[in-house]
Amino acid sequence: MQPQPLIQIYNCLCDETRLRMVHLLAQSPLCVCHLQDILGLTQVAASKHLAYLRRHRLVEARRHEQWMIYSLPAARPRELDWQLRCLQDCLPTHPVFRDDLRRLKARQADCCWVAEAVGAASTATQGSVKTKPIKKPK
Amino acid sequence: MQPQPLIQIYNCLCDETRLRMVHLLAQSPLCVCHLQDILGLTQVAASKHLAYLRRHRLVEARRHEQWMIYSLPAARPRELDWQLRCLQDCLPTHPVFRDDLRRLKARQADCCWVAEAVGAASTATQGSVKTKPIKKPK
DNA sequence: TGCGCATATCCCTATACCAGCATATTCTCT
DNA sequence: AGAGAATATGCTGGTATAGGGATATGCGCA
Repeated sequence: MQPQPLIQIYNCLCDETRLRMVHLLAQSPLCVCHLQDILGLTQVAASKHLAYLRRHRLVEARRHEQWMIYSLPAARPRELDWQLRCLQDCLPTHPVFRDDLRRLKARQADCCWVAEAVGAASTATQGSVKTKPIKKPK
Repeated sequence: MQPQPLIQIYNCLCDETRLRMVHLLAQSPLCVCHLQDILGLTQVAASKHLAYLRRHRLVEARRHEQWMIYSLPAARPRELDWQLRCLQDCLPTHPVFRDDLRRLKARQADCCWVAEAVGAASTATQGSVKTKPIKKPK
């Protein structure tokens, strides 16, 4: 959009929940139910924040069967790349984000994408999806 | 504060006025009246946004006679340095910010700090103030 | 076709913040 | 002490957004 891409990005990331979402999506594409699970959100909260991020072009979504898979866009503006590098450098030391990564890795066994991404250390580029996410964990 | 320094920074910079302020202060310390003038703000708007930035530790203020001089803090957290580098890289192409810099340079003649900073290309470290800012330009 | 799951949207309330107006505060100078 | 300049703070109305409950939509399966 017009009002300075950077400002849009800042508006997205100035909310802790959304920051955590982007941080996780920088590791791996994820479906809504996983984000909801890892971040401990209600379905509504997860969906709304993702809609917000999507509306501002920070994430993309594609449907896979009954699941919506969210991921960082393949082609990113320079502004966003700066932020991703910043997150990479600044967040790992903070407990909240460390724990998020721990929980993400714990899903490896349950979910093909997470396994792919975490295991293969692929940097969240959107590989084609091969199998299904876990059933929504309660 | 606690809630993740990065989030604080994002909250500060997600407002265009504050982003422009930080962008200018990255070039040179400035008094309120100069910021007000360059950005075309009311006195109240300038003061409030500066108070917000100050409350969140993105800027420091010191009094010099009757003027308050705002500047970036000498010791900056890594999070803030990332953003300053990002601004440096992403903003100059955008008209709004280019014009701000133009107006800043135009004040060179009128104001010792601007002259110092812009002229000597000192990077907004807080040198000791030697003379006065211009009388508030109308 | 009908059901269940995953996700999105609508409606409502509470909160944060911006902008402007009026007023208070802090200096400096006389 | 008094005046005036520079800056800060209180109050108010308006807007954006978070969060929750209920409901709607899209898709796969029996």
